[in-house]
Amino acid sequence: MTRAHTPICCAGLSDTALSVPASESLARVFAALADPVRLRLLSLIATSSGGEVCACNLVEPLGKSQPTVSHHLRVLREAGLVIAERRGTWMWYRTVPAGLADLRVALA
Amino acid sequence: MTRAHTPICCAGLSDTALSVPASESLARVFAALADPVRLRLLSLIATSSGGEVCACNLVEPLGKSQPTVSHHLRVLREAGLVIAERRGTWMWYRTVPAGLADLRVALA
DNA sequence: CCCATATATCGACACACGTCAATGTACTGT
DNA sequence: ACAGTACATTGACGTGTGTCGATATATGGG
Repeated sequence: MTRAHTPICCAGLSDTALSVPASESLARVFAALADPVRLRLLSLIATSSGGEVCACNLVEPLGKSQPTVSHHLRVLREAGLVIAERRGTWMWYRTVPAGLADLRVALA
Repeated sequence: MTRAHTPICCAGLSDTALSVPASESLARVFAALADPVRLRLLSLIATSSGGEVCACNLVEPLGKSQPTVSHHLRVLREAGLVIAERRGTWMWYRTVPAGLADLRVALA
């Protein structure tokens, strides 16, 4: 449609645009980053000395309840941005460099 | 809290983590990308020949109503990812390279 | 075994978000 | 002026999401 009677508009659209499935999976990852608490969480994990943090150290600096922090960590995990490892009673989290790298590529 | 009787946990947190205000503004931009329709919209604009697209060319390929597309374009505009320019009856959209560049930097 | 601690899950609530039909606004040509 | 087109805004609806309290599931110690 559109195809107005004065066709000044209607320029060329490339066919190399993002596919629908690709846009949906990309959007899921960006949605994981679309929350200030999760961004601070990711930042705390990424900048920690040793590259990994115990979850018990993440509750207090965020100022959120323990279930809320656990929920956000789950979202980051399911987005492939962090991974968790049990070590005794504690859960240690570290970032997944490839996850963030894929996003940087998508933004080009 | 936490400071358990067996202090195996509690590693060092860096103080270079993201501030609360910074996380909030960053999250707003990522939220603009956290939608498949907006990602395809941005992709259509970015990959168009000439670097700019008339809004009339964006409604049909997205398969959404005109008000919905207009709404998404507004979100992208307010996030600083695209800018619009009136040219007669039509609105021409193009991406803001610095906006995407800032995100790539934040993901490092 | 039982208890304490660490983390995850559940249920519920308020709020934000994507979508569309209807309407409004801006511009063009006749 | 008028009619038609392009785009934006409004209002409403359903759905998703962040948050917390309460509860469940580990894990380790005595």
